[in-house]
Amino acid sequence: MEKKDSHCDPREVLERKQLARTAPRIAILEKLIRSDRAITVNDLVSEGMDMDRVTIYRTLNTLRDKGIVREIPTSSGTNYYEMACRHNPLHPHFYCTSCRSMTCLPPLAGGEMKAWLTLPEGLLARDLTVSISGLCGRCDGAPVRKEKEK
Amino acid sequence: MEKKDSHCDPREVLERKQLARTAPRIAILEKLIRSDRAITVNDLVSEGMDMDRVTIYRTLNTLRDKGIVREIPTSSGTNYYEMACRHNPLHPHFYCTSCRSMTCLPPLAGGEMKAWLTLPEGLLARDLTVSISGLCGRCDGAPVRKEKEK
DNA sequence: TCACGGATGCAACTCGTTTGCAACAACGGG
DNA sequence: CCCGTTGTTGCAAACGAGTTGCATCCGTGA
Repeated sequence: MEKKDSHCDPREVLERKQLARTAPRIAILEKLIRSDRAITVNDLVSEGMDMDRVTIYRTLNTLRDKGIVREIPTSSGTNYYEMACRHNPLHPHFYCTSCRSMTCLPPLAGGEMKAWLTLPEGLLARDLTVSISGLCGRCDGAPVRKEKEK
Repeated sequence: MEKKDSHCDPREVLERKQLARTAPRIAILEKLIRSDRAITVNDLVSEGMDMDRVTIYRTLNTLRDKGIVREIPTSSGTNYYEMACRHNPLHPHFYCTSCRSMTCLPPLAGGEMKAWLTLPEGLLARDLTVSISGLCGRCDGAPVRKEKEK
């Protein structure tokens, strides 16, 4: 399982996306690739990542912008991150609003919504949210950074 | 369209859920019922809601806990809210990461995922997130409020 | 090996949301 | 209809995730 697959090698991932192979990026990617679940910035910090929090935030944003990682928002305001490669296909996530834990659910079989609502034993669903993010017509191409919304 | 439907009357909604019919709650519900899109706390404030922000936050949390409104998280940390009644069936949302606007997409036809990815003209999807929130096995029943996650 | 441009670290900050507490008001019993 | 209980509101302060400015550092390509 520790195969030298190009999609599992931080350096190759970075090179393919034309990103500098720096120590922080490699370390974060290694952690993300090894993890079997989506993780937060705090997870990275508390597991001995010896770097500034800001670096983690910036790195994750870069990886997200390049399509290397998926960003999963939660109602608590904490974002979770996971690898976005073919080894980790799109799947629903279950977020416990009480203990604030994030669980990956099995990938979609055929994309039927019903299957998504068939939850593993013990999980009690309160809400299903499908959110698609990207750029709307007005913003296509030119990102507007800090514009106050009316 | 301004029908005296029980699902569209703030007072009846509150009574059915055994919540006190206070002015702030009625005002917020009225706004949510009238709105054709999901809105934020800032939307409520900037549209002349004459009450403390804290009251809005607490009210929305209460309505969410009672299943009256749906809470839609975004990666920017801002939550959006919309009515969760049969007049407003479950539907995907499109969030522009640039201008931070939220758009409601047509309800699911048959629940097929493919249909969700057929976006209206102009929208450029970067990521699809399916998140189911609720209570996990450990938390079933007893909400743990402020426990630090490891 | 060198210079350049992008990446990092630090400090300070923004912003959405929560919490503690005192004042207040909705609601059911008398 | 009034009154006490209980839940709700307002205010101030705090919290926590994430961002920004700037000086320094270091990968990268020549």
